Amino acid sequence: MELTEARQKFIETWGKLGSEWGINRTMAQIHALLLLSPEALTTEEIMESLSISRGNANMTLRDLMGWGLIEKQHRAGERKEYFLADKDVWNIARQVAAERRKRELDPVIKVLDELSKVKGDEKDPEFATFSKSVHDINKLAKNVDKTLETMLKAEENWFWGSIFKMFK
Amino acid sequence: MELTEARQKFIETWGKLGSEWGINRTMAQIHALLLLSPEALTTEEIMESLSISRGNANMTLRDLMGWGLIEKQHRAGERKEYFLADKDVWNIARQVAAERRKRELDPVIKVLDELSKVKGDEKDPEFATFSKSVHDINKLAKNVDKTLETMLKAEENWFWGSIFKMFK
DNA sequence: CTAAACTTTCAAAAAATACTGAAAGATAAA
DNA sequence: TTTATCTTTCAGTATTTTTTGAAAGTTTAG
Repeated sequence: MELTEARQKFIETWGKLGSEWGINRTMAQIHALLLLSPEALTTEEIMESLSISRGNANMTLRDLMGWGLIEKQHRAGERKEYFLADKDVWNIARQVAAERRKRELDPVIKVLDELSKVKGDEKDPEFATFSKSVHDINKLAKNVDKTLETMLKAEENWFWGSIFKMFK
Repeated sequence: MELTEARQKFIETWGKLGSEWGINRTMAQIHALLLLSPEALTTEEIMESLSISRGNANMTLRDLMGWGLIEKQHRAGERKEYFLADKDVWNIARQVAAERRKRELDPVIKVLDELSKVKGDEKDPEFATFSKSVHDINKLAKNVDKTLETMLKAEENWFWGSIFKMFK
């Protein structure tokens, strides 16, 4: 396979995976493109590369900065902005984990905590089943939360090392 | 909060979380409804509870069976089918992890392996960057894969016990 | 066999989501 | 101040995803 074709395949695959996980395709593709780019790119170059509109490119680049995955660069004597992706895959993983935790997991835990407080008659099967499901899911969510918290602070090698030792 | 209101909130929250993670809202909601139901429910009851059409209910129930999250029950002397959710949250987590691994992670790893084989000039920054990103992501993906594999075989208490010991 | 009870299918409609492009808004150099 | 360059916004459009509902299919009882 040619490098050009391979880069294309990478961008496409990343886009597909993203959309399966609730991340919009363009966002995943711009990120992929920047991951493959040694140099920072301009909005113009990104539009061109992926055949997308200026509006789409602009909004998505903004989003990617919001996820902490890319950064804006300025060059002396130039007005236009350049975008560069963090290439450290462990950083990327942590960044995504941190954001999804904050945006999605934390709110759910908040609701589950509320629902845990609902009182009722343990003899009522409807209540008993509700109670058990909420309680168990809450426990799972909190275990995931604690694990993420620790992962966010960890070094990559130490992290996987410990995991594989644990599961040896 | 009332039990009825709380059940509603649970179903709604589960639906929202699902859709943020690429799982269709109806699917997450039917699953939530069944998680709260002590008894197995008929298609009719599910349609009624969630105000959805027969077609939607039927297809989504089929999907949920495909994910291994619910099962069909038959009752002596009755024609209609009843649906029951597995209430064991650890089983659910493993089931979802197993399916997503099979459906999404495995195919991506296959592509990354292919892309890893692409040869080129290490002096070419385009190639070097491509090569590094593909290599690093592939490594991460394989670590996740191995970890999932082990998780799938593990008992809940042992699993979290080991995790928290490791991170103490 | 026929009818009743139930399930499945799928084309069409609706809803949700993503994208475009042109106009308005900034900023900086002339 | 004016002009040129670049960025942002957002109403309208397009695309994708989900849902509906009616018709066709299946199974069992009589």
